Amino acid sequence: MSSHVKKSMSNNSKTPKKITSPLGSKDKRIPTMTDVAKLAGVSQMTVSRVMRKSGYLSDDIVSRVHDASEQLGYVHNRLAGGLAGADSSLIGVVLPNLQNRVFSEVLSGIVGAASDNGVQPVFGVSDYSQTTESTLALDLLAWRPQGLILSGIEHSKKLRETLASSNIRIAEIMDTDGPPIDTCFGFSHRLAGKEMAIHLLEKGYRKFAYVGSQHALDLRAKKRYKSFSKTIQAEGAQLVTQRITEHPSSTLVGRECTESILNGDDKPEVIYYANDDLAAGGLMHCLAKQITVPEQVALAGFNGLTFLEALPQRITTTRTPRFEIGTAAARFVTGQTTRDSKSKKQVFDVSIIAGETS
Amino acid sequence: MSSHVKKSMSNNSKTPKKITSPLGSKDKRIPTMTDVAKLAGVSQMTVSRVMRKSGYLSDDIVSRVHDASEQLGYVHNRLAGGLAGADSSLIGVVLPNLQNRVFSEVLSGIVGAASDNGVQPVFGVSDYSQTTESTLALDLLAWRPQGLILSGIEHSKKLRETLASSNIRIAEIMDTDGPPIDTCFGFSHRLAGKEMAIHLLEKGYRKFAYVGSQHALDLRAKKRYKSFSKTIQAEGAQLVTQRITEHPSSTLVGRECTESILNGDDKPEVIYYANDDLAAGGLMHCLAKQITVPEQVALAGFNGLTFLEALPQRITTTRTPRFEIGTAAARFVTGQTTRDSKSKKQVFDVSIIAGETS
DNA sequence: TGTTACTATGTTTGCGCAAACATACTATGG
DNA sequence: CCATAGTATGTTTGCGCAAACATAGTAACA
Repeated sequence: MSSHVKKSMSNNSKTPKKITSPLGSKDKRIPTMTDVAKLAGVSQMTVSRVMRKSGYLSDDIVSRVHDASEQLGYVHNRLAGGLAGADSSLIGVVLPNLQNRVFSEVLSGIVGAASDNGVQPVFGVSDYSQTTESTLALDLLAWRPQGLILSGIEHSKKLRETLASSNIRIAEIMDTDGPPIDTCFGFSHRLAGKEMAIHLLEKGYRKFAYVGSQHALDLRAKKRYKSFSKTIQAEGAQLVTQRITEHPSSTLVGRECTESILNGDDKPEVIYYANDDLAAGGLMHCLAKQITVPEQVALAGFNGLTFLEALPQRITTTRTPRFEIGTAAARFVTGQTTRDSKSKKQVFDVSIIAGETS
Repeated sequence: MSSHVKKSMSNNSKTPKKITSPLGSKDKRIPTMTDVAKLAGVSQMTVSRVMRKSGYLSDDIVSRVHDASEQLGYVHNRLAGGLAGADSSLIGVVLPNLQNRVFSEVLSGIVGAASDNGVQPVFGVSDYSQTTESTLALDLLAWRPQGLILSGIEHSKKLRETLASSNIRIAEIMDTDGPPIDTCFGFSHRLAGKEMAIHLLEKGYRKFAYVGSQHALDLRAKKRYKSFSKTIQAEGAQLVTQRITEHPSSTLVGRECTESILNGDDKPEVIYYANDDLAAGGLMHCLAKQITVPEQVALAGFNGLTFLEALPQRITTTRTPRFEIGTAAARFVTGQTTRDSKSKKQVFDVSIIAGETS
């Protein structure tokens, strides 16, 4: 009839709350602003002001409070502060993945911009699952963050609705192909796919192959793929073969898919990879098998990751501003930049890097 | 005479708090547990129990509360919960860097283990600065986290002292060469450097070179370097040359340093790199310049990053369990595992991967 | 049938802080 | 010399929740 859940144990304090010596002994009470205030001979409110550097403060008071605080080992309690005040100085961040360099660079940008503003990110990883993303994002809301950063513009209905009516700033990043909840920061993957198609068509290639991974999950790669193949077909060229695995992308997967394609019957003139990791794997395969690039087969990746610079040949790819997108999104949700009244989309430039593999 | 700081503006509520309709309209009051309780016809405390799945609850009540909560768009306020209760269900994480794959893998492990436990990580990046680390970690304490995860065992004196007397769990990760504040999870870099030295000595190499980066900051790389060079010297071999840049490590830097060494006078038989990125750069240089590896020069890296698997030659390296360390540390600070009364060090195995480059 | 143990709820209270609103003091100018 | 603006502090109050402590109903058993 009823759910049973473990009862929480009662605590074991022997004496009902007793103010003990400030430091050193165990079982000590954690000092509060009031303790600091008493020691410094000021009011609790003054301590609060000193901690937050807000309002008018004489130098004398400031140093007295700092001394007292130091002496007691006082640590500001932001939970209480957030409850009493309005702001929590937290932002929520949900990314699909961290293994992928792209997202750790984005996160780098976010963390950098946030900490410039004294704001800390609380963090979740969705593993490309909309359900997980939704759960995480909703959980993060419980911390009353100033804002939330999500990846992509596809989210569960419930999440979209909750966030839309939440009053906090929402930044959706890495994609602008669709309507954002609040403001999105990124670029058009459709355009990026199309541009690479045009670039390769202009080079004279007509027989294409595609290598991708996690297509069911990585909707942005899928968008590039679709507009890429549409564009080449519109020009009378064709996708002779493709390999799309459900594994997470990696150099190794790229290498294996490339080998499979080049051992197959439908030999392409050029392979378009969903990202640079896969493309680098392709190049490694060609190097190992003495296949000359781009003469025997040309290669193109996506993202412009810096490790490409060290490869024996520069891979043709699309440069994307990942760090900058992270920075802009964090600035936005922390209120360092204002909401653009005209546009809900902040579109960043992407550009083809014409490398030596095409 | 005195510090002036901008006064905060007063708010602009026209009517003194008025309960408006639950959803849809702007300027609405954010619903609280009491609102949910009224709608569900129960007490606030019962709502609290439902939210936290704690205590005894009848199925009827649970669904009524859920319905009411849904209807109002209620979002649990963890700030208040953390203040009233004991636990904050947050952990603090400070890492030196995110660009480095090593730390994003560690973070992956942390995030995974933490979210298994319903705990969210709050996050900071120290950029390898002890001062920044200290500031960040102390700031994170303001959120009353269950625990804190830091990198390495070298920290500012103040941070060590504060944390030691803080009662919360502290995990120091990636290094066990020294006394931890609480418990450390990692491996001995001294041993790792020594083992690679022995491995290479056994292969017969006698003339060594070293390539490193950010030596002043990356104390763990420095430890490997020191014990590596000590070990080879003890065997009568020598470090004929080295390149240590202050740049962050990257494949490109590795490539450049390798070129510089191989163009120099003191030609080594083998180059030991501070990490795999640098080593991969070295291999790239050799590939590009048709230098045969390991005949003309042997190479060894550190970490065992997965992207090595796709390179034309498997690089000799030391495999380190980064993800596992992150997982173990997160489990520890979230209380999923207990503090080991015997040992303050959880030492993980590292193992030499004998590749094709040595 | 009463006693006990369990199950399921409610009531009171205070966590630590910052907003809002005083208050008091100091310079400045007419 | 007083009004005024600016500067520097203090007092009261309540944010939203969960611990602690009731209380009341129900089942189990002698």
